[in-house]
Amino acid sequence: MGRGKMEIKRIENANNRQVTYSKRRNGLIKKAKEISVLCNAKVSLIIFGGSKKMHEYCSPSTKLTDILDEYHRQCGKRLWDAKHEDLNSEIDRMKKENDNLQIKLRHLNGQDINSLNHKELIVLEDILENGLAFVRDQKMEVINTHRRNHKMLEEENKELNYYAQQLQDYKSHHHMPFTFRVQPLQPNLQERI
Amino acid sequence: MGRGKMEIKRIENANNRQVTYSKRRNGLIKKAKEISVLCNAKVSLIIFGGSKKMHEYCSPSTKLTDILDEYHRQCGKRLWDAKHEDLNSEIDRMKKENDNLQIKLRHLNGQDINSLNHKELIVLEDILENGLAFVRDQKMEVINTHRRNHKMLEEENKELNYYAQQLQDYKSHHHMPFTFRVQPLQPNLQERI
DNA sequence: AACTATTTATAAGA
DNA sequence: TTCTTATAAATAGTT
Repeated sequence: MGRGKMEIKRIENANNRQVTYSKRRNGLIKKAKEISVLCNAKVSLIIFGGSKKMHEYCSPSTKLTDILDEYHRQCGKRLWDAKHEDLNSEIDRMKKENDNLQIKLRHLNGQDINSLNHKELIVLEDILENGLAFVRDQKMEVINTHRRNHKMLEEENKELNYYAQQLQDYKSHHHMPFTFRVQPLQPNLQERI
Repeated sequence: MGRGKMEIKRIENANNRQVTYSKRRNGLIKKAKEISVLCNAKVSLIIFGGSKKMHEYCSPSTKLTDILDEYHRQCGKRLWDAKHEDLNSEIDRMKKENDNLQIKLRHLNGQDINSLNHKELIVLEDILENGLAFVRDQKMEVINTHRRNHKMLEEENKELNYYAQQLQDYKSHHHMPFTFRVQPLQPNLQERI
């Protein structure tokens, strides 16, 4: 396009080549912009000329990484390093494990158990009964511990009351240069359960 | 270019857009080829249109990875770091979720419940009782279904035996040109639970 | 998918 | 580089 037909082959004159490169690069980027606007296309264009300086175009509101992700998905060609792959497979692995746990959890909650057979239901029942036994034991444990604490506090309280009484008695027979109060211990036990 | 000046803005008519996309995509790829040949340039061009099908051009004897490596070197934009960052945070998120599920699961199994308080134990107990009720219901359901099947098979069996007997009777009074056996149905019901 | 009137891109020259 | 311009190429609308 221009003055005379051009053959598409390497331009040997370095100067001409550079000029043509510069012009055509601009043209290419312009066209890339146009198609992305006109047709709502996602375009990534990266160009290196002889000067090694890079030029780039990427359609607006698109990230090169997104385009490369999509590229990866469609071609399956390996573009990124092993680390990236590892992270992806790690995520897949965890997702699977997560799903598994979710299913187990739902089963233990009695959900989605229609498809289970008799044997599986018995296993599930055993687990639940076993868990329930442990939980009830622990509940008793907590209650007993609490009872013990309560008892200890009561005894402590009794003792303190005794000292308080003694002090009172002492005060009623002697002159005291100052006064102080003994506050018997009375925590709200209910809160501590 | 064509019949009338075009404004560079999104083509609203989906059909026209697709046609224009197709034409311009070819044009763009052709120009990319030309610049890479004429000017000895390295070009990577990736295009996605509305159909999500990808088209690509990469200058000959060049690999996309090489171009991206060079891109990396020149822009300094850490193309993958952001991606890695995302993947890592995704992994962290899943790990947390996973741990949570594991803990819940262990609690439902009656493990690691020493640190739970009375209220939490009651909630846990409720869940277990509820789950157990569902599982037991389902177990009964399975057993009942099985009983029904069993009964049906028994009746079928009775019927078949009746026919077999009739056949026997018939055979004892008439000449039969050939013999055949009637095998009464007797499945192993235990297996079907 | 082919045609064609126009617009656009650009090679060469200044 | 940039501008100019003759010409090749691309392509929008049509068939």
